[in-house]
Amino acid sequence: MELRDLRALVAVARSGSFTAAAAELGYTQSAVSQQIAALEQAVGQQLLERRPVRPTPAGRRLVEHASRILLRVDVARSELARAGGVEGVLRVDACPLAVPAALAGSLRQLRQAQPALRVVVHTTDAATALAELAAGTVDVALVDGIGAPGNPLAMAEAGLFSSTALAEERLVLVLPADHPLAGRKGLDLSALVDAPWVVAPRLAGGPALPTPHGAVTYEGTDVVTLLNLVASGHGTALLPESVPVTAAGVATVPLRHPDLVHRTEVLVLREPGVAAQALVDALRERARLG
Amino acid sequence: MELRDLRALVAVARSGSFTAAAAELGYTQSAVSQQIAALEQAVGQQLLERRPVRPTPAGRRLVEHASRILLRVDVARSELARAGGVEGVLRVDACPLAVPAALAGSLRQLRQAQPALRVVVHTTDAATALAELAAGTVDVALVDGIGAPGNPLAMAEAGLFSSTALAEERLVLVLPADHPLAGRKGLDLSALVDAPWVVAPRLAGGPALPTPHGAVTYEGTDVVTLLNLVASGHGTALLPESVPVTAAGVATVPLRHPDLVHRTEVLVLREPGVAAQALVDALRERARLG
DNA sequence: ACTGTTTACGGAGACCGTAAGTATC
DNA sequence: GATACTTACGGTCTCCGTAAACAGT
Repeated sequence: MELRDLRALVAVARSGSFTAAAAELGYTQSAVSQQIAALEQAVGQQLLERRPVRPTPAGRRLVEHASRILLRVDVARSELARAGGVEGVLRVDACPLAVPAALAGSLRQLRQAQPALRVVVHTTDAATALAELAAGTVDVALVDGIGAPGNPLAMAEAGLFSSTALAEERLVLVLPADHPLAGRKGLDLSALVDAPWVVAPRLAGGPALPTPHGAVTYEGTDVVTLLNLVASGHGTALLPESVPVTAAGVATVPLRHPDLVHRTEVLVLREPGVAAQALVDALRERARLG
Repeated sequence: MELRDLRALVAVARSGSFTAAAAELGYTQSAVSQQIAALEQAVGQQLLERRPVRPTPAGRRLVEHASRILLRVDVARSELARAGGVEGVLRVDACPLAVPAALAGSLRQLRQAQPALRVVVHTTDAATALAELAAGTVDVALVDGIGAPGNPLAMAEAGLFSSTALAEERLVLVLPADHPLAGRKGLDLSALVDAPWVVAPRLAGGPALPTPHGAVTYEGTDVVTLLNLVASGHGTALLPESVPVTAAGVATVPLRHPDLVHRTEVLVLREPGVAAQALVDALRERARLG
């Protein structure tokens, strides 16, 4: 069981194809097939079903571990690689709902202090942001998710990154305007336990709950599209209260649930570069003020 | 950078010797030397200083990551290996201060339910207990440490193990009887910030604070010895209040610090065996009662 | 029939052990 | 000078690619 085999397993499980995984890793299909075979022999059980290619329960388990292992390997490499590197560009990944107005101001403040610094911002989902931060592709990740107040997001391993909380805000339920509960002043989740949901994993950040049954999944990152799905009756959605919800056909009701908030954090590698640290400091400063 | 190399690095860093690491890993010194050389070339910088053998800052960093990576590899292997295994023996690791009276009762209860079950209990330190739990050498680990109330111990990665809190209790400072502060009703840590400490890493569980300057380190697990060290003026110590402190020459003062408690947890692999789960259930039940 | 995974086989190269070399205590 | 790490070198075995066989769709 070596890292190379785990990489192959994860790639195959993600892509659902030996061929695609091989292309991604720079091997031939044959090599990947042999790596998987070796891994299955090493652990003494089948990890993938073929045709269609899909992980077995044991395979899922190992994929879960392997993903975290490989993430940490990337982090280790990035930390060692960036030692002594000079930085003329600051790359930032931000989740769509993790871009508070503070970001713009903090960036302006940062560029005034360091005019020569180039800044590149991308929006992605949290998983991608973590992977890119670990790989060293970006220097700062702004991620969000739903969790308990005061507790860090259970993103990846504790201690992999240095994380700073920027904001915690209440959640609102987004309902079709003609929904019977649309007029309420507040709702508990239990009132909607059997209702259909519109799940937007790339918008919601951390998956707070396992996907409810009968859910519509929206893979995009556009809030308006999500609202349209809600308005047309596909289900209800959950958003932080600061998102301006002004689409026709939807209503919002504050979520009454003491243990669930929307939380935004900024993540950097431990011992980040000076520019990355400066941005974190600026963001933290603004978070304290606002 | 493969797991084999990381194993070599960790073994050399721990033992401080290529020769000892090689013996431990089943290689020749030469092989380990080559593995380290390959690793240093891969990361592009020196990881160990030689004569004496000691990790460089970059090496320390990588050792930290590698330890967690290897721990998770062990966990993954154990989880996959135990699938379908039958268990006639339940092996338990317990830290010295994490053996509440409840353990004895829970074990009795367990053996009444499963008379054929053999139970083996060892006491170790937390790091060893985690490593053995990960390696599958033991089925249950009872660990303790100092942390914030209500929060899980920051032992290893979050989610590596399934953990259940058993107890949280206040801490007491143990002082020499003639210490000027020995008569107080309660003390804050700030009163002792510059005082000498007797640090007992194998008794204290998680290292709450970095080792203070001028500290005496006691590597054993015997409370009486620790108390004797305190009584003879080597410094102060911190213990959970349930430990009976009845040695001559020492005094105890409750610690007034809202964010520090002594916490005991029971850890098992996710999806533990039936016997391990039964013990966890029994312990949790008793914890709820008492 | 075609797409995609497995198996067969051969060559290049990684990896470890033996042994000689070298530096430090 | 002894201990301990490094380097040199050779053999073995792993590992990957090419190519053929095989299995679903």
